Amino acid sequence: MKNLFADIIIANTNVDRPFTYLIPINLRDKVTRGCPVLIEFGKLTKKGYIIDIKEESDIDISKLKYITDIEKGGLSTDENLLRLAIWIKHRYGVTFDKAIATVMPVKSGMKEKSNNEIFLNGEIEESVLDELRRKRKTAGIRLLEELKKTFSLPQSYVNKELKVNSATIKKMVEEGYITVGTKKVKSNPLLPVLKSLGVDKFSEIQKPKEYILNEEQKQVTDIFKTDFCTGERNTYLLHGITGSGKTLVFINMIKYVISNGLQAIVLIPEISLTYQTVLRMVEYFGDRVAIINSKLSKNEKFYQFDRIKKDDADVIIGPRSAIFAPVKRLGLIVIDEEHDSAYKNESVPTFNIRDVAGKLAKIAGASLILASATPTPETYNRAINGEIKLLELKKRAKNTSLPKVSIVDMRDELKRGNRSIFSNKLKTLIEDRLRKHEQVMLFMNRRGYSSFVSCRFCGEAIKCKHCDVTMTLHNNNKLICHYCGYSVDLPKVCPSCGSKYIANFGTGTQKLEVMTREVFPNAKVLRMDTDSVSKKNSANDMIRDFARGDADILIGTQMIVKGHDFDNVTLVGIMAADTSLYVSNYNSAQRTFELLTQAAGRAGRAKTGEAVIQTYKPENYAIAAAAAQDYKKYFENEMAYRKLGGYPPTCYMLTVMFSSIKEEELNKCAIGIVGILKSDNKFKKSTIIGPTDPSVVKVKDYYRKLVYIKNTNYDILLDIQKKIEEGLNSYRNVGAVYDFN
DNA sequence: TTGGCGCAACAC
DNA sequence: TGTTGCGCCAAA
Repeated sequence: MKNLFADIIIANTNVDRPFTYLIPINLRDKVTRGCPVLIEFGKLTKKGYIIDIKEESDIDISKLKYITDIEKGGLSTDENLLRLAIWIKHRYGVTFDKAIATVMPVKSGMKEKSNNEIFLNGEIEESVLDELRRKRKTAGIRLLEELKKTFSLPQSYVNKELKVNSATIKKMVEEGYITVGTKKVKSNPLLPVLKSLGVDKFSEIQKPKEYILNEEQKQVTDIFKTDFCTGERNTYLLHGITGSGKTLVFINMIKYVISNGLQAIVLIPEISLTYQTVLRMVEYFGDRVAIINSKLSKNEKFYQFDRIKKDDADVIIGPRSAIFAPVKRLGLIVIDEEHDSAYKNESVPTFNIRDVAGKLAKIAGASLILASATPTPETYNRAINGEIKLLELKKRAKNTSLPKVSIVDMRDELKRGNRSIFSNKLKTLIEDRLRKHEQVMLFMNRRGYSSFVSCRFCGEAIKCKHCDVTMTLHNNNKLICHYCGYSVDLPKVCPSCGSKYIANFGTGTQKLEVMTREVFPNAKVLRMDTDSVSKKNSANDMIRDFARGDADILIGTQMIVKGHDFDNVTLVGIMAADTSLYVSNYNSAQRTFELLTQAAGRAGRAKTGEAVIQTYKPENYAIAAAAAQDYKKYFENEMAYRKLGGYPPTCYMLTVMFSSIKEEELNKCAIGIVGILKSDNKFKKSTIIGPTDPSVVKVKDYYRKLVYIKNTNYDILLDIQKKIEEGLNSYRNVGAVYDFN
């Protein structure tokens, strides 16, 4: 018989290349690509993953060892995910081991969920019972009489409730009255998920509903269906204004995909995986839904993955990691709220799930839908270039109009002597809603909270001379630019207008709550932010309380603007719209536009509503466009800014974070490596910025330095990464992590 | 990543 | 001349 060889990646090592092993005869028909195995590696027994199986090998056969065994209880990846892992390795410059670990977020878990069950062997005659009574076998009688009623009973019940011990059971089995078997416990697959969201009763879930699409929604859905049935697999941007019913549209697309015998993965930002969303999906798809969420225990996650593997689900819903669910017949991936920053993986490899999903869709031959009211400039740009298909929803579903949005210039309020956190306009409108018994949401933008300095008089934030990026305030009262390292002392007066009303910006939600209670003493106020929802389920409780009308005003951060529809909310106040503008990052305007648009969109879901944006910077394009609810206008400005600054999507950007316990060696290394890169002719066309300080210089005793590298050619960035890795060999104590954008 | 080997410094 | 420590390399 010919030999079979397997190329294997060794787990938990830094050895980033495959090793060839022989496949023993008894494992031949058991091993597959992606299968976890145990092997002897040097003197160690290690776990590895088969990435290839072949009939020939260049390596001298006498050097090869046999695979020891298949890892018991391990989930193997399928062919698609393995190919995705290989792509991730190359695209993000990580080790094979790490790439495979990435596509296997759930590795192993619980044992088979089955309990012992005791069965009655046919009918029991009264004479048999009499015989037993004569022998005074009371325990046996108790058991048989109970079994006569139900035919089978779980052993745990028999032991604990009937107080029949296992010796008696054993005897009864020997005498042929009963059999002990196992019964698969058919627990409801969604119960653990619902529990994690704070619901115990499954009964709250209703029968699947039919929702009728409006004309516009139908048109958009039909485009997708036509493509899909002709075998065309595309990437689509589903761009719909807030309240246009994007969810309904993609649910119908999913239904269509399922009716074609295929499956769908729906990604949502973790924060919007609420009880409401889950209910909604279950309403449509019944228990053919698998739900992953971070609150599930390891076992519960495994259970969901296992269900998917056993083809027990058609729709998989979850955050980022749900993309790696082991589906067999993937037809569609949906990324809801495509713009959300939660889609960026924060640990290495720092991919954006959009890109990974795009690749997986190609590999698996599936379509991809990116849904958002405020798509990222990257995605919208692709739609405009015709790289992906644009599907637009321009009308609100419930026939309500978009909220009327007005901007209040807080500089004017200050000039008129109003130092309150509420502008006159917002105050008047809140009073009006309180009178009408309608509800109000106050959104406090806390992104970038208190880290920058701006002028309360002219609205200007202090920016770096060289970078057009807001400078960050450090404890030593210095302002530092995190892009180039330029630093100045905190000025006493505004550099633009000379006003002394210059301050560390930002007011917290607690302060807002106190002030709200002061100004509106008769209103019932509810505050929702990370502090007040520390308890596991109080977020859901609060949302339900507010939806029920238990409070008049809901105060909160990002949390309250995502995915919750409150029909009685007719006014949204946006406090401190500017804060997120001044995060020193090239996408701060994008974040601001997103947040404001989403927040304003919360108003008037059922009735016509109104939103008030309070800002010190009404002329900023992100704020102005959000107020005008004009995505295109925002997009054009944003692209102009990105082009000017040379930021994505006009080029690719690699952010390298060097870190070391030893500050001096770190500095030497960062400067040294930047020097090597700058003097290399191959990298002449790259823009190299830094080394500079990150917003937090020291984390867990490690000092950090940042270097930014920009190039229109992605491969050059990968070459640069290799070069940096080489360079790092001379600095033992310095490590680097890479973030590609 | 772990383990083994060789080399050099150091102790005896 | 034996012992220890560090750096480097191989692992199938």
